[in-house]
Amino acid sequence: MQYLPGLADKLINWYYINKRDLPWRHTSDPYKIWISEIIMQQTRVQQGLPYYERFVNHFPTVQDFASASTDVILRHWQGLGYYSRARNMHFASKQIMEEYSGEFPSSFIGLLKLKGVGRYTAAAIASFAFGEKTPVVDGNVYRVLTRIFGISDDISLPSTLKKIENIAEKLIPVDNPAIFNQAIMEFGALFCIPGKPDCSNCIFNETCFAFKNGIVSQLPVKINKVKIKQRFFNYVIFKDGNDQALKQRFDKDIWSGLFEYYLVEKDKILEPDELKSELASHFTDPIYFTQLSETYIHILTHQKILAKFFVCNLKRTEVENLKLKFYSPEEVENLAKPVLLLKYINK
DNA sequence: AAAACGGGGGA
DNA sequence: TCCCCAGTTTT
Repeated sequence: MQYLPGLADKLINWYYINKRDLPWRHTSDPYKIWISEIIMQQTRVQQGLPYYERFVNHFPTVQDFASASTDVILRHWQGLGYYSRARNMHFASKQIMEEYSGEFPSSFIGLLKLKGVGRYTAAAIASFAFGEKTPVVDGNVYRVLTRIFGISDDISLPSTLKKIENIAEKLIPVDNPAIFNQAIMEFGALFCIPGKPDCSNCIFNETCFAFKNGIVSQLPVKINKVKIKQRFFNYVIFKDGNDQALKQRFDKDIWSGLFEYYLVEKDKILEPDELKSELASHFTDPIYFTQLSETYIHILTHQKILAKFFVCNLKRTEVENLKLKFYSPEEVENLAKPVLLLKYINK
């Protein structure tokens, strides 16, 4: 493997000319950089931007963050997905308060000990906030380096991460690791994009292995074998006046920590009579549905959820036996809920 | 090593 | 539809 001389300089020059103006690029506060990096995991900048603003405004310091409740943090995270990120962040903020006296660990190795901080995020914070020479490898870096160097290993393999990290390690300049890391990611995000990049105008088109060999569109190689499974959620909304009954999810499943209505998950969307039969054993009073929704289709990365909402009037005490709690409309608004429920509620 | 984990936007 | 996004944790 031969390393292109001047690659880092070209990348950095390109970056200074083409970079986006993003708020977390104006700070060296490890706390704010941490917030931005966790939010941006598996998330587009456009989607994450308003969440970043919200979090740094509501929780200006790691102390503020650690003092908040997980439920409040989840409520701010609502709609962003991968909710374990928010739960892990809360855990990590308490690690920082209790084990590091409120100061962020200032090295790659130290940062790795924080919950929710893996190799990418530790390298990002270590370089951006502390100037450590630790190469970041994210989806952008995979794409840029597999193309330039013609690496056709499956990028879902851990061994490939090591390989890419080793290359990046040799490229990253000792005098400017942070800008190099920003630059290579920005280059992947804006220029060396998935699909059809504008290779004829690329600063590396003289040397890029993939371009010279006509395999740009085939790199990086990713074997994805995720099978989408269908699920059927029959939601029962127990109402008492304007109050609604909800319950918090804690399973090893999607939406852990979020609130939802009483869920009857079956292998299909039930007819009202079928759902009544399911519910009958829990109650002594007869069950009536006062309102039925359409069937909602909610797509996740590896699940397709069909959901229908059945509004039901029953005595409060009967419902509370099901470990549901009643909330006023204002309280419901302040609970973190899956987007699927928001779609129904806002209709 | 493989699976699980959300939601959105672009092509 | 399919792809994939400033990835990490759990199994």
